[in-house]
Amino acid sequence: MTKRYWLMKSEPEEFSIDALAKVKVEPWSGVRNYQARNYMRDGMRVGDGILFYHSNCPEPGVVGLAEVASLAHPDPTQFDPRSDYHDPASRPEEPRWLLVDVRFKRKLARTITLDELKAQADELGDFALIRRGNRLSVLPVTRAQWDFILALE
DNA sequence: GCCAACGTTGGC
DNA sequence: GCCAACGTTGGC
Repeated sequence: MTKRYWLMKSEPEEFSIDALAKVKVEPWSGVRNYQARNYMRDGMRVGDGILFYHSNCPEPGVVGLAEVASLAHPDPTQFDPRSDYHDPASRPEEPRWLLVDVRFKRKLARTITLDELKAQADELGDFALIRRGNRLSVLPVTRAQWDFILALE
């Protein structure tokens, strides 16, 4: 089966690439967007490549590599009333939100910044990350984009 | 099913 | 902290 590639955003103040390096595997809780959920549920398979992206920070960009470590399964935080991600409308017998486990691979030698990626828009082709107004936190990356971005490292 | 109001994301 | 973009909610 062909390996697929993804980009996943995280705010470094919430959960950084260094935090992932420390714990090794992290359940990617808190995704509350249907399109992002559908990518995890319908698209992701164990072993797929992940570009780890820092958002909402001084230098937004790709900072590391990870891989999909599990198929999608229910996100327990949706049922936890004390969690920021609690969703009272979701029922355990029919969970609305899913997550995958994400395994650390390596940190990049440097940050491939959003600015750089925007500057290379022609070479990257259609890429959800640099589309105007993009807010998706989980998005697909083509093999060509993956190779191109890593060649910038 | 439309759409105004509202909430969130995320770059700057 | 501002605000553009966009998703969701809920009244009608």
